[in-house]
Amino acid sequence: MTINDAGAALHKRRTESMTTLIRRELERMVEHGELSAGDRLNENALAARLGVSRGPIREACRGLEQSGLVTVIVNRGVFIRQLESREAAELYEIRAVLYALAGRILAPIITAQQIAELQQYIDVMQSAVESNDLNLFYPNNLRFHEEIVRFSGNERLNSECMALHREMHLFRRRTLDLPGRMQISNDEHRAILARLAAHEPASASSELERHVLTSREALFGPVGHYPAHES
Amino acid sequence: MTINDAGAALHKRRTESMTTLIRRELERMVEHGELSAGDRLNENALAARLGVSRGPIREACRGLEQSGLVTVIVNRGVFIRQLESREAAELYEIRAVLYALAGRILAPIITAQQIAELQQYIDVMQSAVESNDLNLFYPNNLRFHEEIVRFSGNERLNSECMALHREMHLFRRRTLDLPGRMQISNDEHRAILARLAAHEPASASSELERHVLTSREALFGPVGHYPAHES
DNA sequence: TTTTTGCTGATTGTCAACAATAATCAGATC
DNA sequence: GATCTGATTATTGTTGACAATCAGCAAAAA
Repeated sequence: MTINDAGAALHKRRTESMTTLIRRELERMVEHGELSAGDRLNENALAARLGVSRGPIREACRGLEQSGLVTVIVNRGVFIRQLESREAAELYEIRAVLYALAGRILAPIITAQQIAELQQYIDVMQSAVESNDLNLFYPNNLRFHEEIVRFSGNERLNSECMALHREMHLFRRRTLDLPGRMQISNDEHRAILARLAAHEPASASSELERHVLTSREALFGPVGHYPAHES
Repeated sequence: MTINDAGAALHKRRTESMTTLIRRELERMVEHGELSAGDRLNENALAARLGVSRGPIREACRGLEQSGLVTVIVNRGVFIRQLESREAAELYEIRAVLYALAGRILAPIITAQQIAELQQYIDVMQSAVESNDLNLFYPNNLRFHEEIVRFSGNERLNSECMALHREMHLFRRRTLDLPGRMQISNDEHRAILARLAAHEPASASSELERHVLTSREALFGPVGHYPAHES
């Protein structure tokens, strides 16, 4: 055993808890559709599957509860949360103003390099539109939005938007599925980028807000209007 | 034992977990200043004090971690989170647009009764200003804002604003402490209510946003400007 | 005196066992 | 067959024990 080997072995301490690793894995599974709204998380089964005890599973689930990804019902179990239409409608409204804020902060300070990067996403999305490839469009759409928020420099806004996005996975209906929706969406991306590149905070802000609200309106109607509670 | 007594005894089942009760108690302690930023939560001491085992304490802390109220450092413990200036500045920006959204939704639909209720808070705050009583001003200030968001009808916006408010307790500096600040704040409350009562969504929205951002600017400067990271 | 090393105790992370609760199943009754 | 009742099983909530890690302190070395 060399000195480097000894160093590696000595450093094999707990740098992340099982709880954290499990929480992240469950988040990933929600994002990737391996867990769907309404699914039940069985502590015993998960513990057996991951080769750990139930304690860290429970701890991870209490974290996910506060993230809004699961619903914990006492004595009955943990369920992947089902986002009702009303909740989704409310979330869209919040997302709209948060993205608008990102645009408002970014527009005065956006760099030529950032503009070029965002343009690349738009170009990829355009080819996805032309080949009708939602699997190509979707990740680039997401990255386009994420980059705008990241460029704004408000880190909390970034994490908030990502959490809201993760939560939107719990809602069943999607607007990009609608016919022609990808093209409309990408046209809107172009308008957003044009306003950002022109360093116009107010119009960049309102283009971004409108972009999100267009989706909301397609599903639920105008701001302030909430679908009835589902049974 | 009468039939009512038997019913009560039979219903003495677990309707809320210790985990939930503990989490709420810790949240209350943060809100009431009984726990301050940087304080360490000792699992054993808390468990002894509350007469429970460490398991539910740990679970509660994992929830609070995701709420942003505590920082969990592996193998070292749980600390009430310290909100740095930069983080607070970012939070103010987000709060501003969320309150603005509430105003925009509420202005077209606000009722005379709601207006009267909000006016009552303003009146109480005015007497608090005149007797220089921050302890009277502060809760009414909070309720004024909470009511606006609640009246908007967007429940998620309501819970989001409350969570952000709770998180602001982790930041040490306050603007209402500044001389003359209460009077300025209440003047702004009046302007907000006037715009809401006039059913003007755009100006109600911008009065609310400005109200929050005035505090931010007093502490950190204009939107998009972030204080340097503290050591 | 200052710095380094080693030990001890405190605390955290995980595990397995027990108690409580809800869901499911089987049998009885209508 | 449909409904009700009681028993059983599965699962969740909590507890206490053990292992791992870190912080603090005392002693040794420079």
